[in-house]
Amino acid sequence: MPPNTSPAVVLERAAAACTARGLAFTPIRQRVLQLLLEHGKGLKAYDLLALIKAEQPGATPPTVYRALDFLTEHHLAHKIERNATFVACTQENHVEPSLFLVCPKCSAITELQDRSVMQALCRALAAAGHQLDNPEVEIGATCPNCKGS
Amino acid sequence: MPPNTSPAVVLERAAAACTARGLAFTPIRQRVLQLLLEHGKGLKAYDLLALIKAEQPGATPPTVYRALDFLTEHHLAHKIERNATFVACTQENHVEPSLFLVCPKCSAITELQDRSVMQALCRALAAAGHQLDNPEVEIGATCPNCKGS
DNA sequence: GGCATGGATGTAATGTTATAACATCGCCCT
DNA sequence: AGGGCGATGTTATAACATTACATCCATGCC
Ligand SMILES: [Zn+2]
Ligand SMILES: [Zn+2]
Ligand SMILES: [Zn+2]
Ligand SMILES: [Zn+2]
Repeated sequence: MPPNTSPAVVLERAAAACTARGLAFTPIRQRVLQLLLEHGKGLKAYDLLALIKAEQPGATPPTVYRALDFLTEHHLAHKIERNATFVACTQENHVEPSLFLVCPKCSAITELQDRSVMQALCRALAAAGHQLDNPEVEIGATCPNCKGS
Repeated sequence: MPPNTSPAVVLERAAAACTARGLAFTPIRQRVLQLLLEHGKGLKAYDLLALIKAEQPGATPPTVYRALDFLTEHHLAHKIERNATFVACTQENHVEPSLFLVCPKCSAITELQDRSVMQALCRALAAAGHQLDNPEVEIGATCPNCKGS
């Protein structure tokens, strides 16, 4: 895992990925991803909206939800369901299933890929007659910073 | 696992558990759990509210949210975050972490306990410096019924 | 050029999910 | 009787998300 990849680099990669796939990486989408990256911790849609509004007073909920739809659809960002926040994807090229560790104390989010967990998971699912579908799994897990307290 | 334990039995067990723990299993709480059990598939808070309202016209959102808070707090029901539904707990005595398999097609929910998955999970978390906190893990997984389609 | 096409955005309204705040009731205890 | 306290009633509002339709603009085709 690249430790602390800078926002600028991730943005570059995202732009490249969009070009490669024939997707329009428009200013709004870019800006939303950038805000997510700069923030680091995951943002609520309406916080994002407030930030966008500061630069673009006409922005409304659809403005930001559309950008978020685009980003999540193409795995450039992810939605954390349990607290309705959005976070930039930290994987170089997100195709495999990810675990999202969500700290209940500080809401920090860590994206993690772990083969052995996914294997165990798939085995258990198969035993129950199910089949893994959504590659995004949220886990409540206290982060290193909050572990002591 | 008890196959298809009847609502009545689960209600009995819930009542007993509350008595044992000195908790008030009031009519509203009972009724909400019963509705969840009868429905089987998980209900939205406002659907539940509509059902309650039919018998008790004065019911309002807090009426049902309070009952749900109680039930989830004491593990008699669970909230499925990804689609904001609530489901009755199917475990005889829910203390260990559970996996919740949520079918993306039909929204059916299966509660599953699996030691090996949880072990793999805890190991991966520990390696990342985290610590499992929330014992409830949602997984998107196509259910046996929907697997063919 | 004229003009259909389709994706992206603007705009207004609304739908859905959840909580805050405060009043009241009923029960247990003294 | 009076106090404490958990449960409930009641009103309002906060927070999260979508629908629906108008407009714009780049692209490709006649
Ligand atoms: Zn990712
Ligand atoms: Zn933390
Ligand atoms: Zn359970
Ligand atoms: Zn299904």
